[in-house]
Amino acid sequence: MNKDTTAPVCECEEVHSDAVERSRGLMPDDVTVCELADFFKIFADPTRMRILYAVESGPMCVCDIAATLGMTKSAVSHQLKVLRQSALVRYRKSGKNVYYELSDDHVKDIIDKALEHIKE
Amino acid sequence: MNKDTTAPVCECEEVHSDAVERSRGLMPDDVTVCELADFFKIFADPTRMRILYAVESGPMCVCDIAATLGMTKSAVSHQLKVLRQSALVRYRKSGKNVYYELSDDHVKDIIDKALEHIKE
DNA sequence: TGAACAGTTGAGCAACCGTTCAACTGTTGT
DNA sequence: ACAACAGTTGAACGGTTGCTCAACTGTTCA
Repeated sequence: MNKDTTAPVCECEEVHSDAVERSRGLMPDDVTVCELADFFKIFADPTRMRILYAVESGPMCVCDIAATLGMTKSAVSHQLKVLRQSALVRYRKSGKNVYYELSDDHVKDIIDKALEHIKE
Repeated sequence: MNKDTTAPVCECEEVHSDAVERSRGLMPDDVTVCELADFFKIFADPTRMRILYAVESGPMCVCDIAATLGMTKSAVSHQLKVLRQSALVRYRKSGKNVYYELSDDHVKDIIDKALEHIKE
């Protein structure tokens, strides 16, 4: 009856089985948990964080972002791909340039919330 | 005069030097950026996310957390160390057991904010 | 048409990270 | 004192990830 999972489980489960039951009930499904972790993963890199700050104040081309960060266009482009795929930035092509900007203010809200927590 | 950074910089900086200047002005210092990235890194793992959800509803011992997640105590303990070091959880020793819980509601706020963004 | 430049992409490499395993500490009960 | 168990820890491994490099696409301009 306690063999509900295939993973190894320590033997003291019976001690606080009520706590385990309650906790299991409130646990979001695996998909949601992984989506959450993946979402935070995007912010979990200094380069991507700097890019988000760079494009926060208005559209910027890859070249200018690279100049701002003091990094190669390639490195920036790789990270912009991540931000694009997660829809955190949107872009507009104009001649030879591609201008990136934040897709919505929701992103800034989350960063500000974290900043608030860090600065106590 | 443009040799402000030691890192390689692409040559089109002059094209939108005003955008670069403005962007550089709004960029937080390196320490803050890295602190932000490190903070998000804590949430960027499914196991740690599950642990945070597990201890959200009240104090739980390592054994029960492990049972809830279907993982070994060792794996859970390693991740609890990360959460402890970043002060996201606090703990209380009681005999053979160690009870963990969220250190404050701020953590839950940030996760909820992210959840809100994911669920559109 | 071809040079020059913005940007993207894939392979490769080095560093990082999460789990496993085994050994350990410390507490409880006999 | 000793067995049993909760929890921690360090080494080792396998997978992930961010940057570099080189090659590529596409646009502009002469």
